[in-house]
Amino acid sequence: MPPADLLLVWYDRHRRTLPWRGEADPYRVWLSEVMLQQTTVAAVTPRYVRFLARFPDVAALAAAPWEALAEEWAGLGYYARARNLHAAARAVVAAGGFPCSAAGLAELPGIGAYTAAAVAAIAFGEPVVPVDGNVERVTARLFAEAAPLPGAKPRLAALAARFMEQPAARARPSDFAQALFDLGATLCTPRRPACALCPWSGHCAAAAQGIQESLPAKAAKKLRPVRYGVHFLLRDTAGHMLLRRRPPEGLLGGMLEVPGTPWRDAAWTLAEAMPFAPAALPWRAASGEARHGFTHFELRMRLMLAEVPRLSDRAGFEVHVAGAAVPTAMRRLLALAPACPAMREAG
DNA sequence: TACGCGTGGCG
DNA sequence: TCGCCAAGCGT
Repeated sequence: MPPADLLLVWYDRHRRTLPWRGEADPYRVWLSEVMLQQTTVAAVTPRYVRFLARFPDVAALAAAPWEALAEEWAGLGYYARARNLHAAARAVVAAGGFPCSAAGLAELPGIGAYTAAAVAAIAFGEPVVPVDGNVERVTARLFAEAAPLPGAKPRLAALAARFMEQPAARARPSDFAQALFDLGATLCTPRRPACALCPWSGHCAAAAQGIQESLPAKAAKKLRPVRYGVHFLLRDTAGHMLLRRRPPEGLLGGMLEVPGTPWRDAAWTLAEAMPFAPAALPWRAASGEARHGFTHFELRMRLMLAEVPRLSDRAGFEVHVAGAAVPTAMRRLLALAPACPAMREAG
């Protein structure tokens, strides 16, 4: 078992400065952990700061309408996180505060085993080891665990949990967790790990065998199918556009989109797509195609354009200004449109 | 267990 | 250009 104190000494010298680092407020720790789920530090940092300025505490978040949260989360991806964040904030306010144990935290929506352990360790000092991708990689290498992910997850979690058997780790659960994150992020990286700088290199079975770059092993991935859609952008001379809100669950759930066809495996002919237009108008095709890669398929969208003098509200649609907060897939689609009519006249 | 669920950066 | 990857969760 690698000594916890070696890692903590390294951490005390090399810890990164991050907006949420050193924070023990459970709201802020929770928010940072949710934002960081499958999302890079670089992407999260500005969004975390902006989010806190808008929703400074759990009461503010709980009181906010969904539309405000959707706007704030637009572009960050995995929108179920935002929906669960909202529901959890309301549960926390109703309960009078955050649960202060990993077990209690794990009952909140959007908080799984990892996030529960991370918040419990960082905000409440509970002696638990949060096991994320970093910790899995570090652990797989330390013990030269050859079994591929995701099957090896339980085994790696059990190995990682044993770090907490050491008094040095139990004395500083928050720092120990974040030290593991930093080790995985800066030295024990997926490619070309910097073993020469690693405080645990002398205790690493993979380094001893020279197999660190091939661990952790991963199961083969499936290929991503292509899907197609045609969308209809209706604008007015004031620069407004007609959007609609997607159903509350599923892909891009609760987020704004440009109206259009469903996304299917075969490309659409214009005649097939036209019944999905929000109005009978002289639609013209924008040039080009927007591509966007989702986790499990690649989307190729074409854009049709039409203008009316003035957009008004109607059932099932919403009028928004140009520049409205939309998911990235929609932002790329909208980029196919030339400048709005009013801008054209002005320019 | 395996899949659905976003996005941006990097080699 | 493209596959891989990032502080996962819910079903």
